[in-house]
This record gives sequence, structure tokens and C-alpha cells, in this order.
Amino acid sequence: MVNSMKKIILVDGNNLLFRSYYATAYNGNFMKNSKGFPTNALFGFHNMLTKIIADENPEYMIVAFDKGKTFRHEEYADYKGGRIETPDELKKQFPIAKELVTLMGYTYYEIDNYEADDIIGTFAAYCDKDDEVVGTIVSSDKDLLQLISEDVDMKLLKQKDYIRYNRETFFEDYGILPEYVVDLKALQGDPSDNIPGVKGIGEKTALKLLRQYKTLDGIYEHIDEIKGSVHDKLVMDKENAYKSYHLATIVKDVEMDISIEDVKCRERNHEKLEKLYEELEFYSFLKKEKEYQKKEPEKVETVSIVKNINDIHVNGTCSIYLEILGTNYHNSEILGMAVYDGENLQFIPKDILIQVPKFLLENEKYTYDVKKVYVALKWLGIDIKNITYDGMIAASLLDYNVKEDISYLANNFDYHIPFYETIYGKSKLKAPKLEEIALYAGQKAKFIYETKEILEQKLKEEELMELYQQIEFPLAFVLGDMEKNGVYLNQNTLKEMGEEIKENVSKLEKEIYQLAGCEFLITSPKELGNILFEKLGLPHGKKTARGYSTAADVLEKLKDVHPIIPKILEYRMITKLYTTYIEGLLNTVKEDGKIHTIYTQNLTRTGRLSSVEPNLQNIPARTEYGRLIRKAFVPSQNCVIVGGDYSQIELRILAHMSNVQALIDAFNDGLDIHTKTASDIFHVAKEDVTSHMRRVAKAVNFGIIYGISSFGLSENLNISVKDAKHFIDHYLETYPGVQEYMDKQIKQAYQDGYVRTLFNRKRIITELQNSNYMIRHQGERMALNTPIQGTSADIIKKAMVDIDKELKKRNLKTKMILQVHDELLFDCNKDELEEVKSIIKDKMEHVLTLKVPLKVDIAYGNTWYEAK
DNA sequence: GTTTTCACG
DNA sequence: ACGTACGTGAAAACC
Repeated sequence: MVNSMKKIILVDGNNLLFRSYYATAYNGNFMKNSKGFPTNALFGFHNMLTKIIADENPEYMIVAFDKGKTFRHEEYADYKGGRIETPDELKKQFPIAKELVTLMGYTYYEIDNYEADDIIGTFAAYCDKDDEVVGTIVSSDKDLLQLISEDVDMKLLKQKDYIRYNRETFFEDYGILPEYVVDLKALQGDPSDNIPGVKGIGEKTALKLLRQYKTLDGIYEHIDEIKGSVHDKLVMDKENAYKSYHLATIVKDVEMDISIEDVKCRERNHEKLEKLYEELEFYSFLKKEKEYQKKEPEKVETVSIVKNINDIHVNGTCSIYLEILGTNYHNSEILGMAVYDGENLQFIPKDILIQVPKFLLENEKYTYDVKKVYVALKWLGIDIKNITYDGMIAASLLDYNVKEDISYLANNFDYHIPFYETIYGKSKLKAPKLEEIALYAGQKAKFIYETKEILEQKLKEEELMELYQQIEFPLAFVLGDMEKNGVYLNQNTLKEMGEEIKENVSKLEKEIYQLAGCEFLITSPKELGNILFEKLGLPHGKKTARGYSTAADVLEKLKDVHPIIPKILEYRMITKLYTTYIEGLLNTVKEDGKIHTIYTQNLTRTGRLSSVEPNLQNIPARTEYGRLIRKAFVPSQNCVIVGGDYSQIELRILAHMSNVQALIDAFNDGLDIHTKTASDIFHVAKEDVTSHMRRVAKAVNFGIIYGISSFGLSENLNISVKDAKHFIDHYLETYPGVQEYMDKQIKQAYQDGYVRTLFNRKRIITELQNSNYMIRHQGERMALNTPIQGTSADIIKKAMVDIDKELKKRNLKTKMILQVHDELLFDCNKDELEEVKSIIKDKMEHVLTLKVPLKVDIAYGNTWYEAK
């Protein structure tokens, strides 16, 4: 009996393709091949299908698609009015998905006027009838749960993995049998399918009713037993409930010209699959397909592993790749370096590398992530010289998909280099044998060498060469020095603060428990939400996916409603300080008593830096209590901390770019820009601007930089959308040039598909081509914000390069130690103070000449806290 | 691994 | 009708 059992896998092809599309299309950053054909949905679809095949090893499988009519029940089409059109970018991928299925040796099926659900439903019904056939449904659509039976189970796909439901496990989870999922949907509704349901009844209430009365009919038969608002809702929406019941019912009797034997799995068509992968530029799949066939093994590189320093032979210019175990090059283990000079491909293990082979100091070198090599070697006491090219920086300026892992980029160039995690594993890194490491590093070095010309050519074509040569490339070394040099942290200062905070925390804990009337996990948004909004019955604001929002801005509005609220806000603030800035920072201090962050030079889409392990760009500043953390950041002996920060740099850039005379004049006259704006939009004299008016004007000014929306401003100022719109209108009437500028900017962005900063940095905004209104508008805001935020980033980056150069030229001991977007901090020898102050101010203010002056405020003190 | 919250410019 | 300010990173909870 068991032996003759046939198992059929029923795949909801539509569902797979849709969710793959939306999982990766949200930012509008589609994966496309070089011809611009969208491939994002196919990529995910292929991955999922492969996983299903690996997990189930199916003998029979059918992949079902919708055809013709998208909607199950024509007569209720009016309910479907709101349904979103399938984006073109997704539509195009359907035929290829079907081809993929076929080439992989499986059968896809579609039939006029039916949905994929109905095909699956019909096969599921067949499984129920035929004793020798069982089925497994694969989909993320909960609707299909209704098809679960003795002979049919379902893999309900979740974001990462899945839940496997059979009749029993479904009952355990839901408390009803799968055949009543239709009844559940009838009550609950499903907005994504335009099933109305009973208004005001959600999953919880619906399940409760069904557990008691079993079916929809059962509920209405006993309608008199049901009391309260639920009763009224049920009565009110009875018609809708039954309509929904029909909408939610999957058809199980589609007439099909296909039988189980027709969906038996066939051989893969390797040849055509390879061709298709090539076309789609799915190189990792292509490689696997080739491996899968086990034809001739691919030609492997020969890398010679150097055993002795005298065996290293590098002729002329070479590329290098430093292989390390982990991402934090301040403490990761160095494994060795691959070198390629166009002929010889060699790998130099660490023990030989530390003997400082000559080529490190002499030969011209190309690399990928120059900062990593530079800093990692510095830790070994090696000062590498004559690096002239960095593929990572070049590629990132060209808007390639640059991750830390070079393989992402290499795959774009038809190099099939394995991903870092394939070699070393996911979370726990483990080095393979030396030969494998050498080969891996060797492939990367070769890739760097062979693509240098191409990438440089592209930099020229895109007019990015100057940005690359004058700013980004030299900046990498400046950043490297800052990272390696580090920042001293006075650990005792932090520890003392920590003790004080700990006492405060336990005090607050007790007070909160008392006010709540019970003990609970205050840090848990879920528990906190329940206490505040159910137990204490406070009015709740926004909701999150899992429950009530307890975010600070929500709680802020309840500050005066219940004494527990301010306590919780204070608790949140000080535990954040403790975990992130006391414990967190102390954990990152190295043996030298310093913090060595890593600046990510190529991560942000605007050109800004970011800082990790730890992030030194978000050390508290906005509240006095938090700012005390800055007392722990101290200079070295006989030094002070000197800081220079740009005043209103983004608004100055806006004034320059928009060429609005009133704004330009304001900056030229040295006015307080927020007060000036307030006086203009409220039509009052500068002297009569109240603090409230200035606050509004400031928020509007920020809003302009962010790509203003009345909703955003209303949230920020906690006012009505109407009032917010009013303020914006006033602003734009006052400065019509700003409106013109924004319109022009957006129009240009739509035309080009990208925007640029003053230094030509380019950001491609694919969101503008998205069919979704919301995403398109997000793209418009990016088009407004990026030139401003990005130009500001360009300016400070150039200032860093200029200052570094000047400090070196003058042989000063002062070190640049931190960059926080619009401010620079220095560890400054006291003897050099006056000279350094004037260098910083001068260089920062004169990066370039705009229609408005750049203004820099200089401050200094014995700690970061004092240098304000 | 994803979500929520909160720190910064 | 929908869901929204721009750009980041870290910790803890949640699942």
C-alpha cells in the first residue's frame, strides 16, 4: 500500500511569483539584467522552486497559474474594484517563470477563466477521492488552508521558512477544522482579495464564534444567543458575510484536460536552462547547473602558495586582495594576500606577509576596499604604499551593487566567484584549508586586475572621475588613519555613570510596577502595550503589526493622562543610554583604551558616511542627560578636543541650488534662518517671532529638505494635516522660487532617472519608474533630498581631505578623530591649538564657493562634551 | 532573521 | 483610497 502511494506537489505559481516580486521590489530597486529586463521575481521564484524540489523530491508536481479572469466570481466584480493592477515589470516575468518550470522538468498549468487556486483545489479534491494519491500544497495564501484534508497537507510559506499544516496541526493552531476556513474568511474578510467580510470582526472574534457555532450557518441560526456589538455587526453585514463565503470558496471541479500521470516529473533540460540563466544573468544558478551536470570540471585557476618570501615574484603593476576572517579588520584574523600581476597569481600567507615583501612598498597596486587593506596592514606594523586604484570605491560611485563582498560585483561581470559566506559559513566563521582560501582570494585579485580599465572608463563616461580622484579615493586613507588612530574613552567616567543609571533604573522599575499594579517586562512593547492600553485603558494611537504602538511620540501625547507615562519615557531613555552607550561602548574598547570604529564609505545612497562597531555618529546630544556620555570621549595627553561644525549647511545648499534671493540674502546677512523664515511666513517683524513660530519655521525648513509632505510635517509638529498644509502653502507662497526649484528637480529626475550632487555624485532612482504611487512619491522625495544631503556629504568629505593634507604639510601632530556628518573632531596638541583652529575653519569654509557663505563654528574642550 | 524602538545628522 | 517626511546603526524583543 505504502509503496503504491503517489504524492503530488501542488504549487501556487502565481503566489510564488507575486511574493518574490514584492519582497524585492519595495524600494523600487529591481533586480534587472543588463538589458533592463526585470528579473527580481524570477530570482526568488527560482530559489523557492529549487527549495521545494530539494525538500520534497517530488515525483509529481504541478505549478498552477491564473489565466484570463483574475477574479474568482465575476458577479462580485464590483468588490474587486480597488484591486491593484499587476505591475508591468512583474507581468513580463510570468512567461519566463513558466518556461523555467518546463525546463526544470515540471508541468505548469493554467486554464481559461480560472485562478491558480481553483486548479489546486481541483487537484486537492482528486487527492481526497483517489486513495492512492496524497497532495502537498505550497503557497503563502492562507485561503488555500481550506483545502487541507486527510490526504492533503500544506506548506504555508512565511517570510523566511514555512509552517506545515495537516488537519490535526491546523486544528491545534486555530481551534477549528480546515474546512471552516471559508467560514472564517466570510466573517473576517480579506482586503487583499477584496473579500468584505463582516465589518468590525477580525480573526479573533471570528475564531471564537466558529469554535462555538462551527459554521457561518451555525452562527446565524443562533444569532439570538450572541450579544452586544458583535450581534449587531453580524446582523448588519449578513448579506456581505454570505457573499464573502462564496468569494472565499475555492472551486474544486474545474474541467481539466490533464491527469496525474501528465504531471510526472521529467528530466531537466540542462542546455536550455543554461541558455536561459545566461540571458537572465543568473550566474550562480548557471554555475550550479554546470556543476549539476558534472561535465568537464570548470577550468580552475592555478594559484601558487608562497612558502618563502624570496619566492614572491611580482612584475610591475599588480592587483592585491587581502583575505581576512570576518568583517572587522581591526581585530579579524588576517589569512593572507593574493597578488596578480597579469601573469602570476600568487597567495602569500600571513606569516610571510608580515616579513613585508618589497612589492607592498614599491609596485603600483590595485585593490578592492583599500581602507581595509591599509588599516589591517597598519595593525601589523606595515605601511603599504603606492595603491592607486580601488574597485570598490569606483563601483560604488557607478551605482553598482557594492556590498562588502566583492562577489556581488564580480557576478555583474560574469565572474563566478563564490560568496564569502559560502566559503566561511554564515554566522560562525570557519576557515577552510589554505588551498581553498588561496584560490578564493586569487579569483578576487584577478577580477580586480582585469576590470580596472573598464571601471575607470565608466567613471570617465559618467563624469565621476574627479569625484573619485579628488575626494573619494584619497578620503579612504584619511578615514583609515582616523579608524586606526581611534578615540580615547575614559572608561571610569562611563562606569560611574552606569552605576548611577542602574540605581535609577531599579527605582523607576519599582515606581512603574506600583503604578501599573503588577510586574511586567517594561522593555517588551507587547507587554507594555497590554498594560497601558488594556489594563489601564489608556487611549491608544497607532497600531503596529503586532499590537499597539508604544513609540515615544505616541506616549508623549499621553504624558498628562497617566503618571506612569513619564516614568516609562524616562525608563526607556536611561535604559537605552545604559545598554547602547554605557555597556555597548565599553564592550568596544580595545586593549589600547581606544575605540576604533569603521566608517563605511560606500554604503549610503546619498554619499554620506556611516559608522559601525560602534556607531560613533549617534552618540547622544539632544538631551542634557544623554549628552553627558560625551564626557567619556577624551583627548590624548597634552591635547584637547577641537570640533568644527557647519552651521545650517543643508539649508545653505538649498539656498544656493534653488537660487532664491530671499534665502541667499538671509545667509549673506548672517541671519538666523529659522527666525527669518518665521518672520516671513507669519508676516511679523523678526523681533516679534515667538519661540513657537520659530519652531514651526524650523520644522518647515527641514521638511523642505526632506521633500515635504503635509502628513510628515503634521506628524513632526503634532498638528493636523490641514494646519501643516497651511504652513507649507504659506512657505511656498513666500518663496515661490523654492516651489519652482522643486518642480524642476523632480521633472529632471523623471527625465534622467537619476539625480546628481554639486560634485556630480549620481544616485539612480528607480522608484520613479514604479507603478505604485506611494513608491514613486518616495522616489520624488529622494530626488529632492539627495542633491542636498549628498552635496553636504561631498563638501565635508573634501574638507577632510584638504585638512588632512594641510596637517601633514605643516607637520602637525593633531589628528582628525571623528566625523559626524556636518562636524569634524580633532585630537589637538595644546601647542597647536590656535593654528589648528584656523586651519579647520579655513579649510571647511573654503571647500568651494557658493552663492552663500559656508559658516563653521569652532569649539574646544577637555572632552567631547566640552567641545561644543 | 524580522520588528520595534530610539540614538544621531 | 492609500500611507507618507531624508539618511543612518544597535539593542532587545518577538517569532
